[in-house]
Amino acid sequence: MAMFSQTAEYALRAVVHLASGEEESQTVGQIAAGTRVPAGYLSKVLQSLSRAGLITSQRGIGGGFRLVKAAQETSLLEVIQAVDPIQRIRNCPLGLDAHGANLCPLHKRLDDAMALIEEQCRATTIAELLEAPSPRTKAASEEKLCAFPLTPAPE
Amino acid sequence: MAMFSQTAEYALRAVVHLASGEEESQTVGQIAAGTRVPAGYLSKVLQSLSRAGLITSQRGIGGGFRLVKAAQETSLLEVIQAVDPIQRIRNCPLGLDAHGANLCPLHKRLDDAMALIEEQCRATTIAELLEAPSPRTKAASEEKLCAFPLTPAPE
DNA sequence: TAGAAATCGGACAAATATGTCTAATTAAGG
DNA sequence: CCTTAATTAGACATATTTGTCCGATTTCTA
Repeated sequence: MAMFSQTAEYALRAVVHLASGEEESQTVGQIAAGTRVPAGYLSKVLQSLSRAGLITSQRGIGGGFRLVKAAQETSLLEVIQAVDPIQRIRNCPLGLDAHGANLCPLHKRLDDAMALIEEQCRATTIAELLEAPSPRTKAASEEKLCAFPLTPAPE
Repeated sequence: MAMFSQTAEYALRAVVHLASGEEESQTVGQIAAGTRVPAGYLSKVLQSLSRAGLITSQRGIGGGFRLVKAAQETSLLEVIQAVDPIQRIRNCPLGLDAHGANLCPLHKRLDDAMALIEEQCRATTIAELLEAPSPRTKAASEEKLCAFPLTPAPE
């Protein structure tokens, strides 16, 4: 069970990449190279983000995509909701309307779990993702290791 | 984003149904009717649960499926892992082997979220799901409202 | 105003998840 | 020993997600 869709994963990579880059504006090709997302598909994901108002696009020479808000003001949840919204369980999937808005214990638990995820994602900003890889390493503070400093390609 | 696959949902319904029924052993048809899961597909899901050792099957007249362990001793997680295992993120999906077991901050957060889910599911037993619909209602204690007391069909 | 660089939109293709059906096998009971 | 009721295994069908491609449009620059 993948828990996060490819589409959401790609959208998050793209936004992190945009937030980390020196360049204000980046083309699909640049973002694709920097995040290892298939360019054609990425293009669609970026369009979704654009329609949702998280990024803006500029056609033509010198164009590309850039963030609308600062990385500190954009949450993971916003990105996810823009491309592949988390579906909360609102009423019993079995159709037991016997208990109206009350869920079966099973679906109550499942929905609680989703609420947790939602909350975690709401509480995390893109800016928090621009630091070094892991809290476990101490040598990592030497150099900016993440927000995707990609070597050419793995094959 | 569905967060839990149909397959996992169906497996959980089936196990809850088995745990709640008076009958020890139930056929695919009975479980399908009691959970509103397509019988053909349910059959496969039950086979997965059987291979995983959570339920046993008996062919022929009087046969069917029954739980191996008591409902108090089976967790949501076991059921989910049996049919559609939660995939934790073990190494950076971008292929940044620069930081070995350390994840990018992005994937660290996503994996943390999945760890939360895993923990919730591990801590919840099937037995806990056999009670009345919601903690918010007080009138609900009158009668066993859940573990799926299905009326014929919604259409 | 022409050409180049970019997004936009939609058609199409491939992969995966979900669902259906049927023949084979097993077991109980007359 | 035959019939009936059940799982099992696999082929097939459909739906959804993911990925590719290309022509149309916009925009900058010379």
